[in-house]
Amino acid sequence: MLRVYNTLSREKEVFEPVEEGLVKMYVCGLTVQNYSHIGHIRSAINYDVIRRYLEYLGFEVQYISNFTDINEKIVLRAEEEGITPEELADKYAKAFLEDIKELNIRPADMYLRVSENIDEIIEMVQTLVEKGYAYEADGNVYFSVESFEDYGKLSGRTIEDMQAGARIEVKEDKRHPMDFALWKKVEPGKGWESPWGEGWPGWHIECSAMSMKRFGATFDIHGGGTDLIFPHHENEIAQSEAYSGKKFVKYWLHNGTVNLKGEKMSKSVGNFFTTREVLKHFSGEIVRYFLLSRHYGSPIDFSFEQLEEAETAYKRLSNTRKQLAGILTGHIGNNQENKEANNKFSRAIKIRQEEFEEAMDDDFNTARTIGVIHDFAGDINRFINRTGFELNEKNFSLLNEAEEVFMLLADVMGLEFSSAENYANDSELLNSLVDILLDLRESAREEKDWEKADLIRDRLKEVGIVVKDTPRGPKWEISSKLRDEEV
RNA sequence: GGCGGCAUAGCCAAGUGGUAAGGCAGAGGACUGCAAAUCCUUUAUUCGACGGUUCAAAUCCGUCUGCCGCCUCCA
Repeated sequence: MLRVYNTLSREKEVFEPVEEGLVKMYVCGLTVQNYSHIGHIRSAINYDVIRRYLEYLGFEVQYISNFTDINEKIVLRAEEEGITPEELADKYAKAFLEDIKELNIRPADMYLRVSENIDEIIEMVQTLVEKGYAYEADGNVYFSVESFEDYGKLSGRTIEDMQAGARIEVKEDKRHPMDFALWKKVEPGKGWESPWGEGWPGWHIECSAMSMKRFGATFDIHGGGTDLIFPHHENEIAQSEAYSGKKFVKYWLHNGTVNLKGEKMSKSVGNFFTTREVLKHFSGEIVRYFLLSRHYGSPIDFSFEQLEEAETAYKRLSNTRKQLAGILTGHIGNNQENKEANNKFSRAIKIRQEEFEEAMDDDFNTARTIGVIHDFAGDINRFINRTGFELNEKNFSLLNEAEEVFMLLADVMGLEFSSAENYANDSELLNSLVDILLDLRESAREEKDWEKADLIRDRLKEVGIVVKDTPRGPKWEISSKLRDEEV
């Protein structure tokens, strides 16, 4: 039974979508003004895994996200780069889609753009004005927080609380300092026509208008970073529920921020690493593994040291996968049946899957899940060692089953455990060349010509190819150091 | 100032009433001509401090200390 932590209730609740079997989830995307950074990626990975697990459980999932392509920053940035705001937004939206591909994040079913939903937004603002929840003042339209009784229910604060320490400069034309803009007046020629003159949508209205347009007044999951709880999501609730008179979102999920030396990465502070920068040094799989090794709700401290550690841990799992793949393409022998070991292993396969589900059912606890996968890898490694690489039919079918389950779990995490192979198999030419050299080295070794054998190994190492002698012949791979220098 | 969160081994990190997952680093072993890599084994009488509730607490309550987030654009 899946339970999720709902920010709205501050409790773990049993997950039951509004419509049986169908989950509608909306995740706040980014303002396409620059390349994505690791904080955005954490969010994207998190909801990607949630989506995958919901599907694993048998739900149909409709996953929608957005690109905010209208705001001052985009205009400024476009001027800097000497292109139009549309071109800028396009450029970074495209870049984001490339980034998430590297990280094996499945794209949303739909990315909604503010610029393509202006009519819906205007309609919504208009209705809010008609219903008395919003008012116009000199070409701007504001939502009146005092008109919405539940204002503050998501972030757990009252209007009075917030006012006490408010740091915002109060705009003259607002009736209440906490009122927020639904529609902003802009200079002629820069905005859209509206009943209140030319302008732009306010920041919060887009998500409400676009999500309700696709999903209806109520949907199941709304996700985003904890830094969006207030004011963004609080305001979304206010305007959406005021508009429809219905509950807006059933489960509010929030992922923790990515920190750098203890402080939140953010565009404004400038203390962030772009996804591209990080991917120059580590594969998407490693980054993904690292980000999933903590519970999604907690903040996570980012550093390259931590990524290196993650890479080592990750390799253990990809080795198990590789070993499994290798042995399953081998011959079936007929070594002796060890019933006890077989039964134990058979049970382990089942138990690991159960543990995995238990961890995921507990608010998508991927940190625990990774522990389970490590335990599972240990089970598999031990079992393979016991067989001495000579499989009988029973071993074979058990390992086959193990591989299936292992990859099923890996798939929910979006991990493939195959990046090392990808690097090694990049070029067929490279493969054959290294094979020739290793053949030469093997004959040298047979003749106990260690000097020649070591020379070959050392020279290969110099160019970044690491040779490993295993009981089943020499293996090689491209070292991670070389990968770093290449890029 | 208001609201919220966190504090678990050298490091990272699960665990929210029943006696401390997992990873990294360290130690030992297997394999090897030697390596490297890999695999196996092992590593917290104890959970920021002090009180309290309980047969039983890292887990609940209170006080204190430290760190962080939000209250302004943010994933």
